Amino acid sequence: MSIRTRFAPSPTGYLHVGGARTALFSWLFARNHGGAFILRVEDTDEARNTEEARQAIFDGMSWLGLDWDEGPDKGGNFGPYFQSERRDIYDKWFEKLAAADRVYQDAGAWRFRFERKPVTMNDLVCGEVTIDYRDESNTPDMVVKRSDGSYVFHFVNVVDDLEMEITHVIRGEDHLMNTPKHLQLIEALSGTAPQYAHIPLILNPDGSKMSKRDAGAAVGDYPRQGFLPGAVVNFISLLGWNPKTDEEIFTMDELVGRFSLENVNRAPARFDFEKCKWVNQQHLMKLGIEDFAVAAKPFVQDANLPISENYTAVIAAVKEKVRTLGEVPAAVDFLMQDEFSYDDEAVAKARGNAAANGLLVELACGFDAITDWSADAAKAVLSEVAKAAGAKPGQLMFPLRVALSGRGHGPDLSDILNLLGKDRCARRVRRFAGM
RNA sequence: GACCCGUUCGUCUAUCGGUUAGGACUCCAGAUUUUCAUUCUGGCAAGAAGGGUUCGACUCCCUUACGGGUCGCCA
Repeated sequence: MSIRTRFAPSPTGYLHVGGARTALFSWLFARNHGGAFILRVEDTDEARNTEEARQAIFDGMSWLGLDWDEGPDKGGNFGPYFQSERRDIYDKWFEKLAAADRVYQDAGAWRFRFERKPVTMNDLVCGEVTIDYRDESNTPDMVVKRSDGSYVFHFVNVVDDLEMEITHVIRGEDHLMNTPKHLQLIEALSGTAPQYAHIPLILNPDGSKMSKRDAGAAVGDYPRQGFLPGAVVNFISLLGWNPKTDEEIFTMDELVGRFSLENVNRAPARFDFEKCKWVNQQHLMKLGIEDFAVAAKPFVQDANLPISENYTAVIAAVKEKVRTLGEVPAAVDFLMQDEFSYDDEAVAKARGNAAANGLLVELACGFDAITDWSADAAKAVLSEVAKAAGAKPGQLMFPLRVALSGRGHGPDLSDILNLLGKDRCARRVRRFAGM
């Protein structure tokens, strides 16, 4: 029997990291076992569903690389994959419940009559959990069909998992208490229950529940900030799951090969955006220069920086120095245009060396005299100027860096000298000396 | 409130009765780079508390505390 998992979002909001990770674990589990991953849209709440949300969820999954084998835009033998189009199927299954005398009307709605007994589930992550349904106050009969004739989540969710022959339901821990309800429903429907795996929730850094507006919550924000999908997948996979190795950086294929539900934790994890950026940096560093340049281009263009013919060389100078592609424009602006700001702290530090500052004009003149410009030639001049004044070349390095870039951090000084060229270097040193 | 699940460095985690409790992010220091960063090396930092069980407990059991989840004609 081949494995079938599903992700069943309801289109009432954007895709957040918690949902994305649930989808990821389901996807990884299916891929790891050579099974099928199904996408089913649970749009039974007409009042709250929106097309924007549906699109955002699909876009988010596509961006993350979580492709589905069956579902909207894809088809499959168990469609339709929108619950709003499965009305007839639900009516049919509801009849089974009614025929078995397991439902009764209450204020116009239909309630499912629970069997009053202890119900035990064997969760793949949480282990054996028993809920005592003899305690009616804690487990009142639930509504399965509303007074307006529509069906509620519990019913359609169970029916569809049965209909679509889902073998493993991987979902958030917030559904743990729903599982015995679903098990009762499945039993009443004479169905075969899938295996359940409830994964712990993702919390904010302060331990509160992660929700909208929290940093890193919306998957849709990641592409805009310059994260690589593989990096985001890598990072969230490590929240609540561990690969049993000290390695932390993995490609999608490596994650697929290593994933297993046994290694999923039971405790909720907090979201550390700093580490997420670090993981992204690691993935960025694995990119080739060309790929990195292509990936960074939209960000450079959005910042209205001019793309010159030495674009790739400029970008290469900051590769491995940025954590996200979104940081690229601010890192290369001074290499692409003459307008850039000076960092007060860096300037103050550069000015702190009075001797070196006095040599700046001399250095600019030395640059002028170079006929065949190169970083080495420029450094040779810098060395001469410094030595002539009885100073160490190293003392001039930092002021020169600040004069050329306006900041204390940046690419290797040689890269800066090469990329800017003679005229710009001389001009900027003079400008800085006169400031 | 009731019912569930959980609790190892600040954070993500390893350990599945015997370890100097390991790794990573962050932070700090040193080395290297004639410059900042990178890189490298080193360092700071943890078993919620109290009882058991055991020759021996972070690992097993109980209690308490704390955190999270669920108690809808939302999903």
